[in-house]
Amino acid sequence: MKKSRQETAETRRRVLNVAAAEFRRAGINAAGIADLMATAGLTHGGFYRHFKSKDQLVAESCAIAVGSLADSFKTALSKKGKHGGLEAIADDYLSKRHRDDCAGGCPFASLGSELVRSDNATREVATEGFLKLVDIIAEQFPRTRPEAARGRALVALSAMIGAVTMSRLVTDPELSGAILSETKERLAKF
Amino acid sequence: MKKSRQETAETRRRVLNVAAAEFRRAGINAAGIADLMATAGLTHGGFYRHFKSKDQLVAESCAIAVGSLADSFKTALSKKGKHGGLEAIADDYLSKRHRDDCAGGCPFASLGSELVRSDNATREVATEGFLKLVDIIAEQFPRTRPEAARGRALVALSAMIGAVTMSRLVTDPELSGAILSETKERLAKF
DNA sequence: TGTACATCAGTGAACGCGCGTTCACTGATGTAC
DNA sequence: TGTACATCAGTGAACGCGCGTTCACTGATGTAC
Repeated sequence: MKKSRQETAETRRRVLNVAAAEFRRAGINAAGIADLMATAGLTHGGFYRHFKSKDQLVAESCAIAVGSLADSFKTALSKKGKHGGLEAIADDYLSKRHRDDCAGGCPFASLGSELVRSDNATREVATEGFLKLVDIIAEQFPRTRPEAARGRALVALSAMIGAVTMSRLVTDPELSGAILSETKERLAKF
Repeated sequence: MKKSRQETAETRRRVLNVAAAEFRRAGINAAGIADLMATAGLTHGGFYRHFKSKDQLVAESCAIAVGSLADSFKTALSKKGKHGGLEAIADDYLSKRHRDDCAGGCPFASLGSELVRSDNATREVATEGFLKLVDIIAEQFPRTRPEAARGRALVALSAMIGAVTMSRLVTDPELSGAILSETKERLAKF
């Protein structure tokens, strides 16, 4: 049952996208290879034709997830009206829609403490992705010296990550919303 | 080999403290019952004399961890010189010592994304703990209306949690330090 | 262009392993008289 | 205070289960002539 090169590439892409979503939804540990492959419409045995280990899949799907987050930052920026750029990004990132959509959202918010314990390759991919996002945010402070803008971007991004994580953790919906809205308000004064 | 009530209570406390540290160090999933019990000087079978499940242990040890974090906030406040209260707390929380001490530090920073997926009892314990910390921070804004102070405290705490998480995740030591120091600096302007 | 053969994507059974949990048992502790 | 008995903290083997990974196999695809 060998597949054509094109089909093979499509399969790999499909597995990666499933993994990127399932890891963020259920957590890295809880998302098993067999489950992921089944969701992708395959049996588990074929997994190792595409990836040499689960760790490699984690690293690559982390890159995918950060990439689509960077895209959503850019989309938010393209739609911004009179707001500053950071406000446009924060409106999106700190929304209830993002809070309620682990699978499609920021991997740092949904997997932060699991990524800390991942292998070096994954953490390096994550670091690169984090810096890419920091750069996008830093560009939104055009009247600030570059180093200072980067510093502010570091703070803004990690604050947003912490806010979404905590808004998902707390059981009180009102508190959850307040964490998001207060952070949004504070970032507007940045 | 029944033990006296006092010994029993001490055993329970010992297991709880081991768990509170090991969960934060290795992650909830990776810290197994048998390992925890061995570290506490016992075999795994006796675990269920003290706790009805691993989930219950997670919830109780989360309370322990948050409690000791609240204590460290108070200790920092008692030592503050001319700084504001938030600065004293942030100096401690955003230190490299805290970053490098998962096992003895903030459970939200070390377990955030795992706690999001924990059972309701654990998330409720975590929520209560979060609010306790928020209250301590809110008291450091005496010239601010109570609701506004609470809002600022929500933002400050979740920003610190995000900062420590990200400072542990990134592979570049310089970047890691910058996340901590920039967040500290920004909170000083709160 | 047609044929023979090597390649390899995907299948599904099997592997070893560690997990949370259960259980029969032991023997010191606590209790009832 | 002393004795007989119930309790139960802790032991260690065993349970079922799901995990990541391996492997022999299948058969369509890609390649060499």
